[in-house]
Amino acid sequence: MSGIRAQQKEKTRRQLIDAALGQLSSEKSFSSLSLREVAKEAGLAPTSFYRHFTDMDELGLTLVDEAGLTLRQLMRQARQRIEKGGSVIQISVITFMEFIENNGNIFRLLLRERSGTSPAFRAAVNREIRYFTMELCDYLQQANQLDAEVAYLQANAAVTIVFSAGSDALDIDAKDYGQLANQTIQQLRFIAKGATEFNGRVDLLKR
Amino acid sequence: MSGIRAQQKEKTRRQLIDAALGQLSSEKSFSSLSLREVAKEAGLAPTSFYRHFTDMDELGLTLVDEAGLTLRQLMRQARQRIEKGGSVIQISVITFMEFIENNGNIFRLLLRERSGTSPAFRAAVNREIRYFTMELCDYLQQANQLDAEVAYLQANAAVTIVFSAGSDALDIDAKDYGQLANQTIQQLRFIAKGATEFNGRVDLLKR
DNA sequence: ATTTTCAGCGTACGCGTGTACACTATTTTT
DNA sequence: AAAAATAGTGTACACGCGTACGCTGAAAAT
Repeated sequence: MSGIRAQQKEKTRRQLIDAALGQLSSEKSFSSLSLREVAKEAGLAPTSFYRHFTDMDELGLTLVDEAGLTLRQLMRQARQRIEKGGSVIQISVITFMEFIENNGNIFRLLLRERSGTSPAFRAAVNREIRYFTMELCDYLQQANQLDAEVAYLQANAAVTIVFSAGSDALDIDAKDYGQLANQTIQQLRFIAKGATEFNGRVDLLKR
Repeated sequence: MSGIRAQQKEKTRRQLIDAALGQLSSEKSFSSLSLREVAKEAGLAPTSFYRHFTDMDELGLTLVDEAGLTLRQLMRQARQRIEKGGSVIQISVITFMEFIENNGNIFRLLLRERSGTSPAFRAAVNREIRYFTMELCDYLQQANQLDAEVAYLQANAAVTIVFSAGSDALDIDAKDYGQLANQTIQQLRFIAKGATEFNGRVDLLKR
């Protein structure tokens, strides 16, 4: 039961995942990636792919999971920074922009598959974003004493704004990051202000 | 110079455009559309396609232009409604949601190509969205006496939120439209509130 | 009336694709 | 020690793709 076989299999599986991730770029999306390309990049015969995934879709969903994981690590990182003092909004945006710089292709994967043609992919990406939103929602509710509903609306709007800024960041060059970040920070302040003002006046929200 | 020939050509060109638009759906994106499929749907031999477009890309950019046009018509429609009285935010959101209901596939095209693999497509979509944002910006600046910068930030954030809601709308069923619209309206109020509060205190915006 | 232009067609080619199938070599189970 | 399981290979197939090329018939220009 040494598992020398299972071990090797796991290793090859990783090679496939890494090969797929490695081929993603601004010009190449996951959906335009072929089974053969991935297998070749991983140093495998095309048919060997099937020993690990039934489908390119199955591989893709695995990638989305990885991306979600990376995103959650990012949040932990942001929280650590915040605990050491500093503006929540500012630190969050800066951390997110760093994420884009270092993981552009992973972020592109999420953006693209969110509006892609596979319902399973869309659901997977939306699930990851929902986790992301929910954690922010809890934080806001606790830190700012907000009503559950107001906190959710703020968290949801903030995540939308930040993701959109991330999307913009992918297409501009590094010298403009600062300006984009500042604009985003200010927009998040608008939202935070609005949320605070409307808090306790939830009666204004029609059902 | 009756142009009976040019006339027929224009007609065929439209058939190609309509064929492409007609094939778009939640499961089929423009980038997964082949020249042959489009030509076939338009009742043409594959090679005849080249008499009208050099490329599928060229057709695609034409579609994006059409989509932008539709979007601008939408705005005109919204303005008309507003002039007849009613909350700006509410009417805008409702108009946009109606647009999604009636033009889901066109909106999908914009969403998808905005994060797609072709720089030309991304630029074209972003240009359309910029027009959209700028018109809203002008309106806000005039109607609410806002600083140019605050107005821009508000317009930009608002468009982002509305587009994101539109994206969500594509994947839910009609019975939940109302709730989504209400959430979006409330989020836009947050932003409007924040913009008003920060107006005249632009010094807070670091450069 | 003659010539030129050109939208649309049909044939044909090479290419990359997903995957079925039979085979091998090694690990794991019996 | 023998048998079973299985990760990986190589060959082979049918398919849809973009597009090069030559042709045709009708419209437009001469």
